[in-house]
Amino acid sequence: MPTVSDVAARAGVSTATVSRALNGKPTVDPDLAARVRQAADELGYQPNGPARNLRRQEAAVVALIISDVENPFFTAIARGVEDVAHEVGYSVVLCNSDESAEKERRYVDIAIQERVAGVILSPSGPASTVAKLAARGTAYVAVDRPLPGQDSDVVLVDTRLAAREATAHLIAQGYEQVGCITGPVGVRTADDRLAGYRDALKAARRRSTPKLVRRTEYKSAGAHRAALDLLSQAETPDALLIANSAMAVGVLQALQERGVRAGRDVGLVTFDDAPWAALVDPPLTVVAQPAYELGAVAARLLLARIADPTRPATTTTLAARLTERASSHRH
Amino acid sequence: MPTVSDVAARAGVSTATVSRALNGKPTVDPDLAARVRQAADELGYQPNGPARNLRRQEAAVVALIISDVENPFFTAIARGVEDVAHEVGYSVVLCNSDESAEKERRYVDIAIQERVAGVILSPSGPASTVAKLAARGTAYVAVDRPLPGQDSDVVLVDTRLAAREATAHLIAQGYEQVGCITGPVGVRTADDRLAGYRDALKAARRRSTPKLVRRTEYKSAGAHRAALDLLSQAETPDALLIANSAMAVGVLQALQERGVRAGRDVGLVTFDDAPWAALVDPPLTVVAQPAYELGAVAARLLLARIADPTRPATTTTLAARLTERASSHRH
DNA sequence: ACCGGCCGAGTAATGGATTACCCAGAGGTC
DNA sequence: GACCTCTGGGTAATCCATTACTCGGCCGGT
Repeated sequence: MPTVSDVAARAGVSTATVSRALNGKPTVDPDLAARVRQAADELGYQPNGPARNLRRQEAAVVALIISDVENPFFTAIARGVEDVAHEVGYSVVLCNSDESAEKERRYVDIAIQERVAGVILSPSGPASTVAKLAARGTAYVAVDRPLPGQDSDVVLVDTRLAAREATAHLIAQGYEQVGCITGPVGVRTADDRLAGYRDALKAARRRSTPKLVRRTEYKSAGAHRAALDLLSQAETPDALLIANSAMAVGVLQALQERGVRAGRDVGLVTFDDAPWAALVDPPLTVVAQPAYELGAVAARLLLARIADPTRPATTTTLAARLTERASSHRH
Repeated sequence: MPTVSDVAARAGVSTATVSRALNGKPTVDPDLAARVRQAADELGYQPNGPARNLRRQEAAVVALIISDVENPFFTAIARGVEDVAHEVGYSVVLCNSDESAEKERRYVDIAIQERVAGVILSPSGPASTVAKLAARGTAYVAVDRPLPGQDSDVVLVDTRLAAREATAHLIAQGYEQVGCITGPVGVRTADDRLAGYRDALKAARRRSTPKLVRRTEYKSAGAHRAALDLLSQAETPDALLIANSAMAVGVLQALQERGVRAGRDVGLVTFDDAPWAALVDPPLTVVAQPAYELGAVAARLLLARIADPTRPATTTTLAARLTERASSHRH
């Protein structure tokens, strides 16, 4: 594996000049720079990243820690982050915390150890995990979920309001017993969606009852169980607000198994405009979240903070949009 | 940011002992080791990754370069790779080449520069991209798509056979004009699926005609255009083999727009058992690929190659399974 | 009591790129 | 012609963890 010294020898200059030439420093004679580049090409020289990062005390890499790679919402965020980061020469490495506080902690440690320039994460664990980042002075931005008690940049969706509007829409359509299936206690988006649901009930002077609410992991299987459970009660819901698209899959399966017709017997609104949402029977009314935008904004904030660590922390809240389709229209 | 020296000073030992203690080397007195660990904790010491990697000449990281993060098939592969790699203490960083040879080359360069222990990739670009890896002696494994001319470990799905069986199934169901929408020329899985489709036509003594075949990017939009195009011909297909689930979305949209009833007017089989495939109307017959397994096997091969670089290259081919649902059953 | 061997721990070399610092020489000024 | 300035480029220090090499001291054997 060739090193700067090899390139220097071949080009007949010093290692300092090689480094300066390859990094585009202006204080190098163009002829020499050309000779250096040619020598580097001929040798197939690739700089040693660890050596460079050791010296520079920072890598041109941002880590993106998301809570579920299999959730299209998070992969869309990843696209947004990537596009912005690449524009300015940063690489993005994607880490999947899988909703586990333990894995999240592990990836944060790795990010610190590797001296990445910054971290964007959708927190799965306690705020204390990122306290380490703050302590080290590593720039970070929270996306989708806030970090209570941490004074950091945050990019959120106004999910409580969206949940409220979605629920109000169901009520306006004439559904009487609107239920809600949301994510685990303590996951902020799940709490907020539930709160928005309750807001809407209250505004419509309906009583909210735990009998119509289920909380479970943000996955298909959990929602499937929850839906079966709801359907086996005496008092079954005639409409459901579902907190993400993976859960919608589980709910639709459950309805199918029980012979309950979605949209007719049970109105549905689900978070996330999955590409297939308009294709199921009936087409799903969804709360479309600006996931790509979320990632892009988070990346821009991170870059700004890397450039100026003393910047005051900001909170950006993007709006979600209700897309009405047949699953929430009473026949 | 504390270093080994700081820890050494606090524990009253040498840096060598600190390093040995923290890396669990057996030649350290247990009392000393405990003192070192305590000192490290108290200081919040995190080893400097670049320094460690520089010295070790390798990072305990494997890079996974996939062609599309938004495709569930690839994220399932990622899960498989992660689970296996984490078991043995390796971290996985995910890179999204987005089907671009250019981005793929860039990520391969980064992987080399960062001296990762190995690379797993679903090649989007020419085989020459990975030649660099071979030249440097970095271990790598191709997944989903082979690298022509490269003598490397490969993990594939027998996609040609699967396409043949799927097409044969459509023919057996009585469809007369079976068409095929597949990925771009030169992408091996796309070529193979087309070849399998032709194999089946030939076996059934049918003529295959370009009029029933469309090739486009492996995405929803491309397939949407292709389907509209097929439907506007004089001779329209009465069944379609679709090469992945994103494309299926585009096709289903096109059918909806044209008022063509999926499953009734046009039989459908699509690759990839997306979670929603059973929920659309009619439920989709799919070719289920063992994506998670693909990733897990690739990771195991990579680890084996890291451990023994002289290992002969192997090719593993996994079988796909046809899951029949209503979209391919003639009424 | 003496010696070889072994164990645990310290000293210092090592990895490779960057960059602070320094110097030679070109060009300009009085 | 002496002196100063400026610029391009070289020398060597630096980043920090790991590990080859070395050494003191303890144990057992004779």
